[in-house]
Amino acid sequence: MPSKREPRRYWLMKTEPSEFGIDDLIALSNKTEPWDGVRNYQARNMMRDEMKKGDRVFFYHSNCETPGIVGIVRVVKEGYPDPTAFDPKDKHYDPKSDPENPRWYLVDVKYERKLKRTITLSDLKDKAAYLEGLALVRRGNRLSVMPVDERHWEYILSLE
DNA sequence: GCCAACGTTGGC
DNA sequence: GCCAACGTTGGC
Repeated sequence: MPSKREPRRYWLMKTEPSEFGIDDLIALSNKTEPWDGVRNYQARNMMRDEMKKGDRVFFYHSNCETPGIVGIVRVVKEGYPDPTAFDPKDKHYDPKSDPENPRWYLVDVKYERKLKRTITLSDLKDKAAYLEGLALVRRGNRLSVMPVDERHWEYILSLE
């Protein structure tokens, strides 16, 4: 009987290195971080419903000197309610998120590796012809969590 | 620091 | 349900 091949899923997540960059992730003893604080419904839906354990994620540095993909992380815990939404002292507190009916969800990601070099946003824009449909290079895109097609994933890694 | 693009809010 | 006002994102 042919074995059923698990669909491999790929994503990209943005973070500001001045807040939490890849070196901050590496410095953690378990190299694992709950991706809390996301307050966007599209991103929420992906973390809550679609991201699966083992999925791989491009780790993207935004709002910095050289925006780009700096590494790869892996989903190690699937969607669960974002506890920071319930904490009045937290920067991302949302009084409308009820623990009985949570509004915000997150996943945990674990460090896998750094890229040999940063694949910059500028690199990706130069290769736009090969990356048609990639949300990151669509005009005005502001999503902080987005899917990446397998063909785009492979192509981007070939630029490393 | 600027500002375009976008999501959310709230008055009506 | 419309849409103007507002706040945020994020490249430059």
